[in-house]
Amino acid sequence: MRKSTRTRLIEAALEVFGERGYHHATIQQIVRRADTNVAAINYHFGDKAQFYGEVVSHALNLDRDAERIDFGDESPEEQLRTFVSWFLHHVVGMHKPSSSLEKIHIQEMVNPSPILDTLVDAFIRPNHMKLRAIVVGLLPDDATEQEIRHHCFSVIGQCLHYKFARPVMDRLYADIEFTEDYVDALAEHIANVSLAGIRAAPHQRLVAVRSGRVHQS
Amino acid sequence: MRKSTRTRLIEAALEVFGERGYHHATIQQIVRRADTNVAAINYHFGDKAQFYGEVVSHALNLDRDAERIDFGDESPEEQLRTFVSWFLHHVVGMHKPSSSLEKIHIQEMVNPSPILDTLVDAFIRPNHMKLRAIVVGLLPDDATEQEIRHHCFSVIGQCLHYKFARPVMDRLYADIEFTEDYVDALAEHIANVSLAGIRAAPHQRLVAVRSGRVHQS
DNA sequence: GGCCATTTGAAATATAAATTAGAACCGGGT
DNA sequence: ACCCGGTTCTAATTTATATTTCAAATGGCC
Repeated sequence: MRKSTRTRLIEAALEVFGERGYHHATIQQIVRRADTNVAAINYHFGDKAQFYGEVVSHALNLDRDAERIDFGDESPEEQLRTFVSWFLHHVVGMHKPSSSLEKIHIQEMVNPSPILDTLVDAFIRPNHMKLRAIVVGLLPDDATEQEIRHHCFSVIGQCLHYKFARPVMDRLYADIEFTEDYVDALAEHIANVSLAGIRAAPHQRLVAVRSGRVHQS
Repeated sequence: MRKSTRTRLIEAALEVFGERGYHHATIQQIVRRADTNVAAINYHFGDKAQFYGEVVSHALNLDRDAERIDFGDESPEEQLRTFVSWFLHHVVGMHKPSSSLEKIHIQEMVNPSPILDTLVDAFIRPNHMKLRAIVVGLLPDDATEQEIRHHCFSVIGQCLHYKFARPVMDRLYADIEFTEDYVDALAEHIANVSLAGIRAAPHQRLVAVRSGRVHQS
């Protein structure tokens, strides 16, 4: 049996909002994908803004239920590799049921709507904290708050670049293709760089103080 | 004496297009900032699209004339530090006369317009190649094409993150302030991580082949 | 069959911006 | 002083896109 219109709308909207963001997504696109008509949204949800709210909280629930990323008893290093791979696949993955929340997260970064506050609290911060815990586990105990943050941002920044810079990358290098395997290789690269950076940090601090210049230890 | 309307328009547009991108920038905003009226644009430039073209090529000329980033006889390592600092300041710097091209470059990444091809050829690719040359100088001779690219993207990705993720960062940590000094510190961090990543790469390759796992050398 | 929730298509409304027309302005030249 | 070209201005027009509403139609259920 066919899913209810309401459900189809939410599912379609999840995709469309993820692809185009709140402002650029049009009701037309959503209802076409849900195979119904424009009036349906106003009937079921009032208006576009309320609808978006419902869609996001639906996605948040989905996420709560979904298999949470779980590290078992991996070493911090393995945890970082797992995290990067997970994040990168969600971010650049072209497979449809990739985390809708990741997509919306990215859209909200570029083009924040009032929902961003909710999203940060319910989704982004928890994930950030997960990464942060891993990074803390890898850094020496005397690492500063700033170092911790910056390493987190380095990890995320490297990943997101493959989302944001795609139009430019395609023009710089015509031969890039984001297959599953290639994304795995990317994830490995990013984890390697990040781990090297994290390990190097304290050494550099010591050497820098002595010589005023940074050397590889 | 007051600059010509034409000139004021181009200069105002440089800012506005840099802040909001081609699509979101409105003629209103531009002419208000140039202290003239909407009809001026059509009188001087025909329509918005042609106008944007003129603005971008004006910016490209500006850039050609501007003090090009120059490395003198720095070591590759110093060159990377210089490059990162230069790029990051342009990207997150709030000082007005920061490279308008950087701003437009970023806008075009998020929201490509037909001008992106021109921009890549005349601006982005040259800069990318400059970074690439530095990275090649740092990597061992047998580095693969992919490694080179990925290290470049890691550098740029880390920098751009501080542009794109600002709305989220501000919510995660209320106390971040992008002063000149802080940006310097960020640049140092990014350069450190990148250099560590670049240096670690070949070692990891060797070790990985032997043991199937990556260790710090 | 009649009722209610739902669905529909078409029209109305909003909004927002780009574009244009024509009047006004201004400074230089006669 | 006046005319004239190029320029600037105001106000209207056009274009375009999207959201919202309305009244009619549908279809399952009692």
